[in-house]
Amino acid sequence: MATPANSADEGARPTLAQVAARAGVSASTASLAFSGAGPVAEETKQRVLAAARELDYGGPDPRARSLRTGRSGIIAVVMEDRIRDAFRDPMVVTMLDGIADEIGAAGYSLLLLTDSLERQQGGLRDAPMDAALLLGCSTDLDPAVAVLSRRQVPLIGVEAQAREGMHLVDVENRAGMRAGAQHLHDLGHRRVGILTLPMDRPHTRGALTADWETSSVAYTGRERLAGVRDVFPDAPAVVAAGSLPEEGALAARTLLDAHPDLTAIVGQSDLIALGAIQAAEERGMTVPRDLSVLGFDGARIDGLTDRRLTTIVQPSVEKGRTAARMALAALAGEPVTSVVFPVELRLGDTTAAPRG
Amino acid sequence: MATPANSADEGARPTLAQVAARAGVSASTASLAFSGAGPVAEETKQRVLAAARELDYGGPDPRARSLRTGRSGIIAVVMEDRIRDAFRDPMVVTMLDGIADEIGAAGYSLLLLTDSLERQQGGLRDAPMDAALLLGCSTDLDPAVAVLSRRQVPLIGVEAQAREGMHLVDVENRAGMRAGAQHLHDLGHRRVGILTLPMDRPHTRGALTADWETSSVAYTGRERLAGVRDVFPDAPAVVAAGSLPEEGALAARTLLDAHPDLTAIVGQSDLIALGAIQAAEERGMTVPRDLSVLGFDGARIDGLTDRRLTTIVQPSVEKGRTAARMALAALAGEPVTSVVFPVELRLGDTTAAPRG
DNA sequence: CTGAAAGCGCTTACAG
DNA sequence: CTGAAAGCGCTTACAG
Repeated sequence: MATPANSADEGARPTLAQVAARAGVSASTASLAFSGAGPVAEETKQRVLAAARELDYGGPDPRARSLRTGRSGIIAVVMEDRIRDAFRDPMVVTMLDGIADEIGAAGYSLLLLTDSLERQQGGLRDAPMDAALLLGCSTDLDPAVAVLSRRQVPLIGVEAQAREGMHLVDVENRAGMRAGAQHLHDLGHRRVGILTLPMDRPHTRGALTADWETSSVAYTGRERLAGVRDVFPDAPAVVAAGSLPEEGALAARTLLDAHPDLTAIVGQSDLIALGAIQAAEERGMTVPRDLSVLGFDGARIDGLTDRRLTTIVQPSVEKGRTAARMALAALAGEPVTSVVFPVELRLGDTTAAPRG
Repeated sequence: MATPANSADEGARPTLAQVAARAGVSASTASLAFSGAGPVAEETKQRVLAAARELDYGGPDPRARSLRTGRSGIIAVVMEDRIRDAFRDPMVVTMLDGIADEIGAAGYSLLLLTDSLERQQGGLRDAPMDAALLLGCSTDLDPAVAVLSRRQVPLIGVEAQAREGMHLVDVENRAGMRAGAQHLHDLGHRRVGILTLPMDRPHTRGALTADWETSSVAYTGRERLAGVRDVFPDAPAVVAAGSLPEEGALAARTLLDAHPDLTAIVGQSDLIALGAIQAAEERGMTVPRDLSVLGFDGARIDGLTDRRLTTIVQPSVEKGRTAARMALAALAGEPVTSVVFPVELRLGDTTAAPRG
């Protein structure tokens, strides 16, 4: 006993037991004083808190608590992409904001994960979590879903293929795109091209072939594609490598090179559509006079452009909030119902009747 | 025993002990088979893995492991702002990307936290974490630092006031801004205004008074301010409510209304500077002919503008990587040294000699 | 209102 | 190479 009896060893975190001992109460009582989960005399409670202060005790260790209670207080958000790419998508960011809001209010914290399983340790396989939200547009969630279901983590998929045991938050991707395409058709367009979201995991760029289309497991991209195809069955499509303006521009160049006679382009996201506008203007076309451009998302893209994009508006914050609430409900043992959010065509200044 | 002996109870996660029993080995051996932390005969290992598959065992429970090992595998990133606002800042996003890369490679996951301590439970106080990175520009980290030090979590501050027990990653905010201001001075500017980052927690907008300046604890903003003041001691400043173009524009309007004779504006971030350009153009000024504008960050702001902003470039990804590596080093018990990154003036097309 | 006891599911010395 | 034992730091019935 070289150290004074009334001070914790240097560097060693004090424990609840030490606090209890110092306060002259049992561990159970000390625990109750912190959690408030049971009746403790106010005076006793103050004694415990004082002892904690004296020992510089930072509160019950979350690791021990979580083993005991079976809860970690963590909800994971699983994304496909590199964080950097994901965060450049306003839809992801607003959704995340809705999620953080909702789970934060419930006392949970947000763990950011990618669905990569390459590494042996860490990530999906090992991170503590009480529930997981699998986020949008992922091209192949199956391995991640397998790992997490085995861990018995409640799963909420946002815009994901339906899967056994996974609750879903979806938006009317197909119907929304159909409405947008119909709007173009009503304006008189007949030669319409499509710029799609990534269709495979490596995010390959290029013209979408029939084979590629059939083999793709990219949920959102396929749904939105189907919506356009409901109106323009043979519309040519080029795949963008991401929901980014520069990718949209790249894909639009490919599309316009191959199909210079297009009078309208449908982008599967607003950022992609924005890139298409850039590409069109580069080659001297005026939007919407020479080319109509339609987006999807209704993103708030301040500073990006002064155009009002004609687009399909989806409630991204609400999507995030709902996904989070579904996770919380699942954790509370309440029944969880999958949800499909409606979308809405919003007319801007980027679509018009074709020339001539 | 109503359930078959060879199946786990419905809904109950199997444990390592059950797997071990089924494989006919001890729990210790089964643990080793999963962790690889000790020698296990290949055949034994396969038997354990087979048993795990049969019981649909998802691997050792992270909660128990983390109590036992004292590690949670989680590194927290603490931000001041709402997630939504933080993510709109390219500096935050790129830094986060560097952080995620580095800690992911080391098998750690990233927990996103705000430094709010309003709620009684959850967040900083209760979330499991092995280390925490406190992220930039925060106006008042003290309460968060207090809570986390008591928990004995190793702390890395990025652009934060030096504090007992916290390692620091900083950039040459003051020297960088001084160089930028000197550049303006060399061009002949004498009437220069400043648009600052938030100076208090509520993110109050408005002209920066001497009192306000003195009482502010916003580290980054104060440093950058000092840099400009080194060259232009009396430059008037207006505080923006965030590092966003619209906030920059708002602040610039206030600044230009009060000081219509300014020939140059220094924004404390690129996004703020961008807003200043917008505001200037709104009132018919041409940049840089009628007004020079200088930024800070060297952010990649694709799509936002086709201007090449004159700015102070800082290595944001590297900042994130370094902060992450420092956390990992601290966890490994290695010595940690604080770092200050140099910055560099990059000339663009938004600064020029004043007219006349 | 308080305390004694059990146990959450692992991993890690240690002995063999 | 394998097993028996201890214990990480809590919380929660339960008894008083």
